[in-house]
Amino acid sequence: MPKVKQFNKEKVLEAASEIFRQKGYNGTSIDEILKATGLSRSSLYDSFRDKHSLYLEALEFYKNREKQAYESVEQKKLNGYQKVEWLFKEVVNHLVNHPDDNGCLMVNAAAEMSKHCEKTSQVICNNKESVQELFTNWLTDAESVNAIKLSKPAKTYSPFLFNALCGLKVMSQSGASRTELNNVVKVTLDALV
Amino acid sequence: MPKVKQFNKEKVLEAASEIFRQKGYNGTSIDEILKATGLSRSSLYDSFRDKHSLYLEALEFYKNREKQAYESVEQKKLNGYQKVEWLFKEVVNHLVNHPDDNGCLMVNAAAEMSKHCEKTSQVICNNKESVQELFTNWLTDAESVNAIKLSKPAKTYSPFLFNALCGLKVMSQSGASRTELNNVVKVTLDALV
DNA sequence: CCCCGTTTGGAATATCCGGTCCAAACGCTA
DNA sequence: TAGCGTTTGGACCGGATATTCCAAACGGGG
Repeated sequence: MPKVKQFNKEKVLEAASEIFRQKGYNGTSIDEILKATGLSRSSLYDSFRDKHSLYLEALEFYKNREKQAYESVEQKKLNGYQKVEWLFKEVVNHLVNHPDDNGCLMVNAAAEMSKHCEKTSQVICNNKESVQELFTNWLTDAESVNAIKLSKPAKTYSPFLFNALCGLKVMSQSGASRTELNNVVKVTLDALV
Repeated sequence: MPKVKQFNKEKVLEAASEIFRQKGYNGTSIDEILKATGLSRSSLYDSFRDKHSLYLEALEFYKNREKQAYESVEQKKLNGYQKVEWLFKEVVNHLVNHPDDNGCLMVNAAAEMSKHCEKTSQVICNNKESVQELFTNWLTDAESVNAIKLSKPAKTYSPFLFNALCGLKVMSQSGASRTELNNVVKVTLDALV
């Protein structure tokens, strides 16, 4: 075997976050991780210390990838309100187009791990803050171009939007139809204007 | 030992749903269940078949208890809108007063199990339908007494409200403050008037 | 008051889990 | 091309897991 690592850390974290998302932390065995990532047992423990550390790295990876996806809207020529609209429709589309996917790793981790692991809790909290900040910026922009008129400060609405986003991910795990998810988005967006 | 059962099934399911809520299905061992419920190993397997069947019974128990709590508002002399308001404030109060609690068993089950167990999925879906129906009734009543004026049919709003409710339970697992939760409720309720 | 039927404690079991370890495989450097 | 250092496959380990099983404990019916 070579002197240089034979695996790509990005790919490994991608695969790890995927299997943790599907089966949770406690529901995923080391053997399953090895199969999913293609790693050998030695490499996993050598490069990631242990299962729990890998989980945290996978969480961080997932968080960054999601944030990157959310921020990709910045390249589009849209005002803040349209960005919010785009994000929600994107999420709903993804949820209904991948019905076998086990929801969102961030939400699943909040449910399974946040009260039992301080570090997990920090990643989750950090994610919440960062997405809410994105929302606040978008809403502020939307107000400044008169796309919407908020009756309260923009910062009041970002927890509301993040809350709705979390809700959607649970709803789709609870058998909600495309129609119901669309209704949620419609009423949520209407609450801004 | 006696000829008649020495444990109370209600109490057992109460304790079981509590520990499953705290630690999830995969995170809870039989030994922990025995300690939490006070059951002996034999009694558990004799009366509940196995861990998975006990989980399903605990889910069902939790669902009914929650529904009962929600419906307890019917005894108060409130119009439909005030009932929605009461429920949301009650939920937020519970969340902030029990910060060490691991959220909601229904939400946690949706995240951990819904895609891996058809029966779990059914209980969760059933819960969603039943709570949404409650919301629809309350909104219809609120409209009939002119407490609110909805721009769309009442049934459009019940997924929105259920979505917000699920969101709150995830938010509180994500380190949201009382203020943020209150903001969520405020904006959510404002979306109805 | 005795005995049958049920309950129950706990030993036993087979499987699975996360993690360690070592020797073989291999490539870079000199 | 030789050998050193790293990576890696896979055997191995101790402990935990869910479940089974049996004999002892016990109470109600006769």
